[in-house]
Amino acid sequence: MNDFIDFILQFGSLTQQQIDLVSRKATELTLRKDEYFSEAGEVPRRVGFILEGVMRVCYYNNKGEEITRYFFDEHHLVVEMRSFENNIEASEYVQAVTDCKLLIFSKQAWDEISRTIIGWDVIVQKIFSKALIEKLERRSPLVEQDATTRYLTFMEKFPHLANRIPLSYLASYLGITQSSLSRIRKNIR
Amino acid sequence: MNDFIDFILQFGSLTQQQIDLVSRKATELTLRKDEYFSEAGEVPRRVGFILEGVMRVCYYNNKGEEITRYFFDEHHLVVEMRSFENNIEASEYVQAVTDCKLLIFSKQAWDEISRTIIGWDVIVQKIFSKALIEKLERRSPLVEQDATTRYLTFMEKFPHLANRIPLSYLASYLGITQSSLSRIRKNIR
DNA sequence: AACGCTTTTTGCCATATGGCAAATGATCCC
DNA sequence: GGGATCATTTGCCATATGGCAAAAAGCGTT
Repeated sequence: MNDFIDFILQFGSLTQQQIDLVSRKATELTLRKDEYFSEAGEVPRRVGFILEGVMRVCYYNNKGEEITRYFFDEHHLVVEMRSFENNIEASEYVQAVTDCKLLIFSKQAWDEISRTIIGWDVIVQKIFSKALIEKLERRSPLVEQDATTRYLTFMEKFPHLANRIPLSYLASYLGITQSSLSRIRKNIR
Repeated sequence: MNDFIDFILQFGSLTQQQIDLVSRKATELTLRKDEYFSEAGEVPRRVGFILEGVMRVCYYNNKGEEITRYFFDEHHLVVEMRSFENNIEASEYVQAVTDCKLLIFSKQAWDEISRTIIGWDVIVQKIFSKALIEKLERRSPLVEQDATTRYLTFMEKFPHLANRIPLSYLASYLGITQSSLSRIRKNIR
């Protein structure tokens, strides 16, 4: 829980009373590897904060291939905010890549926090703006570089993620096939 | 000017007095094709709103190739907001693709509006969140599809842009070479 | 119409990546 | 330990895209 509070306090300040409220509204959730946190086609019902583990956000493209859009690890929020806020169906699903421990807020709890704590929405807004910028910065190199560079860039930026992610997921994230990625790794050695 | 006010009012409401203030702070700027609106390595000094024309946001990758990240046309804001707000150097530059007419706000004017109009920051925040989401949605397909599909998707989504953009810019946006794009177009015919 | 300039297309060949299936390696469970 | 299962690597060949330079097309100016 403290991890989450620390995370929030980076973006704005809260009184002790407000911190207590937020704490009371959170529950813990454990997910086993491969379990889903949210499904495509459903309206997201909760916000998650990763305490332990790695998750990924994916979807199926029009060829029926599963594409990994993002990986998230400890101390990141996982939710498709636009769907969550507007009560619309998500186009992506979120899955545990490793066993995970999450802090979660139901939509109801989240809304109550939002109504009770003046300034909460501004904090959340800041968090999501930052997250959006990071997503863009992660994905932009994927268009602009060749596959080997993409792989190296990923390894450089997220070395701690690499050994927790199956090769097939990483390949789909990098926009190449698993066998190509395997060959790229071979060439680098 | 009315175009800009209409644009703003989509994201929040303003009193007539506030509208007048915003109007007074704006000036017009004409750019000829190929002229720069802002340069990489400089701190952005102004916010632009495109009244007429097409602009592009670019940078040079580590191979020295010029990469087009985005195109913007009428009724879009052009500024690297994070650099603008934090007074840091931009990594991208903004160039007129066609002759352009812009509405611009100096940093000074923008700050004054921000101080004077309660709620302005929230409106701006909304505009930029939306813009970020759109940027992501534009760039994601560029990783996940083959070059022909990327081209077709672009043509479908931005048919009005296509005929105002030189092929070389579009190719760099799509992440392929100009000759490849030319061949793709040939195959489609 | 003729010229110079820029943009786009094309040819030729090199390289990168994909598709598929089999082989190998890793892991888990009994 | 042995076998089932899943993850990764590899071989073989097909296809897509790149690199480079020349040709062709488009465009404005005179």
